Amino acid sequence: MSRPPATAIDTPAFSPLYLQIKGLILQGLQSGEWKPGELIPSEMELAARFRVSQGTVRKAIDELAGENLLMRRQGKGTFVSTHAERQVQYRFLRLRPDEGSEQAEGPAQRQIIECRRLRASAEVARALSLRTGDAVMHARRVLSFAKTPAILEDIWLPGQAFKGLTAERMSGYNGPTYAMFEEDFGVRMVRADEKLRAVTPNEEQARLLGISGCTPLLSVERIAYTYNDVPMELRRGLYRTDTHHYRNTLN
Amino acid sequence: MSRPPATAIDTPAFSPLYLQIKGLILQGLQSGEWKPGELIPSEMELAARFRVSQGTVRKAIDELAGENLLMRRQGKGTFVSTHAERQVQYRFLRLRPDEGSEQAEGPAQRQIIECRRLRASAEVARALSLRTGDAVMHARRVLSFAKTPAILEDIWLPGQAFKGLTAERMSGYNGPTYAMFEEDFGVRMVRADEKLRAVTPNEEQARLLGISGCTPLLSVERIAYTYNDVPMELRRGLYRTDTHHYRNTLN
DNA sequence: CAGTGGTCTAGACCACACT
DNA sequence: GTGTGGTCTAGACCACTGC
Repeated sequence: MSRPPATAIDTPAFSPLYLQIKGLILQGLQSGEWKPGELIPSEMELAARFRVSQGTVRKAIDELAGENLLMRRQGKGTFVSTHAERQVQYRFLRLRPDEGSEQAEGPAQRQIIECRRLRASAEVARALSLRTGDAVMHARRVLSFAKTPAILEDIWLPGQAFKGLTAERMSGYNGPTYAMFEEDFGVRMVRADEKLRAVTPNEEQARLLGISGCTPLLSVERIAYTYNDVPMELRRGLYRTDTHHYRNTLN
Repeated sequence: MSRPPATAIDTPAFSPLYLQIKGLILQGLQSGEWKPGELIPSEMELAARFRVSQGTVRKAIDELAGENLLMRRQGKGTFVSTHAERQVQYRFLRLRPDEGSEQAEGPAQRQIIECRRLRASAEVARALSLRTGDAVMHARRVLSFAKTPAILEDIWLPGQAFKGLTAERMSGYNGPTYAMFEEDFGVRMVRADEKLRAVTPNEEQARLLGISGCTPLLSVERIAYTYNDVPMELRRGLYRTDTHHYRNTLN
């Protein structure tokens, strides 16, 4: 493992060894060499493969674990993270029932309103780094907590990667939708950006959520990314916040 | 630095050396031995003081830096974090102007509506771990971006720690309010939890923000904590989200 | 130049899981 | 017991800052 040559002009471009190793491990994750839930080689093995010390591999894995791409388990090994794990299920869902109300974790019910292939609008195309008119999958659904509708969601996905997505699969899969994306399409969502706004629902939206039109809703626009900051999902959610709230922690 | 004795019953209670060191450094921060913005001793010095290797101190500092309690600067040293730093100013403010509109960072204007000492309601007391009726400071203010009112905020602070807070100081201080809290009261906010909801403003709220009563607003209830998870501020904000949005990143 | 944090190594030992 | 990740050490050298 050699350092990159220092260029004469300007660029510092100094990349420590452990970051190069981190990149190599990332490649293995992107390429599918190690799939979500699988065990990756031990630190010693990776150190031997890359011809560096265990400590250097360790630092690379530390960073990847910090970004939730890998999961370390003492005595067992290091695993590729997955949305299917019990412990981190619904990691991206910040809506929580208000205190006092006893409610189960995670959406108890998913009702798929529609799921079809269509052409990307300019807006959707921009969010997904596609061109206007490219094929995209679109789904609309209602998520309920304890039988009460709480979220109305529109989801857009790149048509190429998500060819074959059906309403049946979306409603039938038992577990987080992002876990289904891993299983069926080999797409792992790694990070997401959200923009929140308070909005007034239109008639159709109010009807689907079973509320009056004057209840304000929390609009959550999310772009989810796979490895390498490639956007793979646009999601527009309307959250009921009269019985629930959106929880956030600032560090 | 000795490990805690293993108790016969149950408790694993194994605490690695670097966590003990981290606790000792934290004590120095809480006690005010090193104040916000100041330089703490070098890794080698701390290693000598605590009779451990540099690597152990390094790991302790790594964690504290990861929690934004310390800031490392290569070649210079390790500093106690502060809300006064240019780079991390308004770290807890997630409201951003929508794209397209050119607006400056941070509130351009602060208008203090009121600032007085009063007795804690049951609700406020619970949030701040006080007893109902204890003295608290309360302030109400409007924050404007580019001369447009965007945030109406109510702030409650423990009366004991914030004795002497005045409207003049709140409006006159040039910089983040949390930086002023550090300077004047020695209270550093380290972490915060927020609960978000979409709400309809009442008449007074709409008037103060200069909007019509049917514009839904984003309600942000924040509890901010100092070292050791001690709650030191309750803040209720109403954010305009027709020209701005609340930005969040999910990992 | 000296002093700081940042990287890298090699080796020892500990805690944990499985067999 | 064996193999995994987790901790701790000691020493070397690199990159950055400021004198």
